[in-house]
Amino acid sequence: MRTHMCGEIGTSDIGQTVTVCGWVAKRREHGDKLAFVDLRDYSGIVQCVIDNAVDVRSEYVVKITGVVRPRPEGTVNVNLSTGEVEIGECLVEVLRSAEPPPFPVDARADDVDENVRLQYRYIDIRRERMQKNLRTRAKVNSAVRTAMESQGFVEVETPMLVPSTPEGAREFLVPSRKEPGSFYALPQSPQLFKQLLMVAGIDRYYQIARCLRDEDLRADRQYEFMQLDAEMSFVNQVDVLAAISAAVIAAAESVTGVKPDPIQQITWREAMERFGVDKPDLRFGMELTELTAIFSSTEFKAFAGAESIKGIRVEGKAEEFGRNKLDALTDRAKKMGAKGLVWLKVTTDGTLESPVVKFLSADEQSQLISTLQAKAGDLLLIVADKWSMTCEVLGTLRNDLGRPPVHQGPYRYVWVTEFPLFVGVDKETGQPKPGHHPFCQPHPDDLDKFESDPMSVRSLAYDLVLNGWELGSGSIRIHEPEMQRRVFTALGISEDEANRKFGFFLKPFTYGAPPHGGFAFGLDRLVAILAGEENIREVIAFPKTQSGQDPMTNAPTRAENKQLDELGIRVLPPKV
RNA sequence: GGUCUCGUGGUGAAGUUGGAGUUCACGCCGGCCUGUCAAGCCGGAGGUCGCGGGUUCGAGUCCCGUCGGGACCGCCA
Repeated sequence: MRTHMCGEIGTSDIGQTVTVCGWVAKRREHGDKLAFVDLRDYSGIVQCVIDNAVDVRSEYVVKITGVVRPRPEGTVNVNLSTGEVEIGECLVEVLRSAEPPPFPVDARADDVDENVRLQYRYIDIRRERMQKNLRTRAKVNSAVRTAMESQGFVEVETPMLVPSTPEGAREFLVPSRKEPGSFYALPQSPQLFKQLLMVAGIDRYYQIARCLRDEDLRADRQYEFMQLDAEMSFVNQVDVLAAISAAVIAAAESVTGVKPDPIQQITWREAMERFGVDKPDLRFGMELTELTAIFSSTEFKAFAGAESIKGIRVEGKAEEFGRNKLDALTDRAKKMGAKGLVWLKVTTDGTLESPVVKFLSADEQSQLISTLQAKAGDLLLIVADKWSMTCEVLGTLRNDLGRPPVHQGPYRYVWVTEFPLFVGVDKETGQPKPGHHPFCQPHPDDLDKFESDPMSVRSLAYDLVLNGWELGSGSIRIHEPEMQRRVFTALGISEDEANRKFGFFLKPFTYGAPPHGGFAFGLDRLVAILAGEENIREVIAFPKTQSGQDPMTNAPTRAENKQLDELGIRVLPPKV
C-alpha cells in the first residue's frame, strides 16, 4: 500500500514518486488552489503539498502519492526531521474520515488530564511520546531476551492459574467452574515454578513473566506488571549477579546507545549506614554522617546514651528553612517514630544557631562542624535514636530534601547485597519475620550465630537498585531440607505447619535439588527510567488508574447472574 | 484504611470581600486567503462550574457530604 514511512523521507528521495499512509496531523489551506497537509505515522511527519481542493481534516486516514522535491528556498523547517523536503503533485485518497480528536495529538496532550488520555488511549498512543515509549519497551524486551539466551538461559512459560499461596502479597482469585467454591490464584511471580524447574534439570530458566498483585497502585506499581524472571543451577551469588547485570546492561545500552559501567555493589549494612535506606539513590550526596562518638559523654539529654547519632548536611539551605519548614521536618521525623529531630544552622561567622546549641559543649560544636564539613549557610539535621530508626529517619529526609526526579540522569545502578535474613518480629507470634522469603540461603559466615543471635544473620539475598527505585530482588535459595528446617524453626514454623503450608513445594526438594539461585526485576520500572518517565503508566499501553479501573474499557464490570450461578458465587450486598 | 491535592464549553487555564456563565488560548464549524508549517484575517457555535445537600436576597466562590483523577503513607514475604 505504501512505499515509504513519513518520517524517513529525505533529500536522498528527491525525484522519486512515493506513497505514504497515515493520519492528518495538520492541514493549512491557502485558498482552494493550495494546501499543506502534515501526514503522520509512527516514524514522524512529512509535509504534502496539495494543489486542488480536497476535504481532509484532523486525523483523517489518508494515502498520498506524490513526488519528493526539495522545499523552495527559505521554507525549510528545521523543527522537522523531513523539513528539507516535501511531497508535491499529490494524489490524495481518503481511506477513512474521522471525528475531531478530544485532545491535540502532539506534545500539548502531555498537559491533558490523564484520565482523558486513558479513556482515549488509542489516540494518546498515536503521539510521538507514547510511540517512543512503547518502542523503547520493545527494545528492552528484545535486548533482555538476546542477553539471556546468549548466556544459555531457556525460556519456559509457567501457568497463570496457580494455587493460592499462604504468604506474600494479596492475590487475585479466579473461581473454578468445575469445582465451585475452589479458586485459582493469578501468580504474584513464578517463584515456585522456577525453583521446581531447577529440580527438573532445566539448569538456566528465564521468562518475561506477567505478575499480578492485588495491592494498592502507585506511580511505580500496577496490578499487573512484567518481570524478567530467572533462575540458575550450580551457581553462587557472583554468577547470578553477573548474569542479571549482563541483561540489564544490554537493555540500557539498547535504549541509550551507551554501555553502562559495571554495576557497583554495596552491602545492605553499608547502604543503611550511608544512605539510610535499602534502595539508595547514588545520584546525590548528602550522605548520613556518623556522629555517635562525638557525643559519647555529652550533657545534652536527647543525645546522651543514644545507640546511634547521625546527621546530614543540607547544603546552603539554612536561609530557606524557616520555623514552619523546620517544624514540618520534625513532624515528619516524629511520625516515623523518632523521638525528635535536632536542627542547627551554620551562620556566616561559622558558629551554630539552634535552640539546642546551649546544651552542646564548644568541643562538641567544633567536632560537629568539622565532621559534617559544614559551611556557612548549611542546615544540619541530627537524629539520635536506635540505629535502625536513626538511619530510616535521616534516609527519608535525605530523599525528601535532595532527591531528583527518578528519570533525571545519570543512571546509577547498584547491587545491594547481604540483606538480613530476618527483619523485625511478628507482633502476634513474637517470632522473627523473613526479610525476603523463607527460602533464602543464610550467609555461610553467620551460621554460628543462627540460634544465638538470629537477627544479626545475613542472607544471600540481593536487590538491584536504579536511581532509588528497586528494580528487583533475588537470592541464593535453600536446597537442603536440613537447612530449610533450621530456618523454619527460627521463624517459629513447626514441621506440621511447614508441610501444610509449603508441602507441595518442599517435597520436590527431597528428590535431588541442585544448589540454585535467581532473580527477578521489573521491566516496567526499568523502561520508565530509560524512557525518561517518572510513572510506569507512561510505558504501559493500557494501564489502570490508581483505583484499579480502566477508563477505556470500564473494567472491572459487574458479572451477570448467569455467570455467577455457573461459578457458584453470590455477591453480598454492599456494606453500609 | 489514612494524609495532601485537583475537578469551570472538546482541551488547557483565569475567575478579586459571595453579585448575571464572565474571560483568555487552542480546537471545532463557516467565510477569505498560492508558501505555510502547533499559518494568518473575519464571523459563529459550544458549559447543569463533577454530583447532592446546606448557609444566603444571591454560590463557580463559603460549609457538609459524595463521586472521580493524581502524589504519598499503610500495604507490596
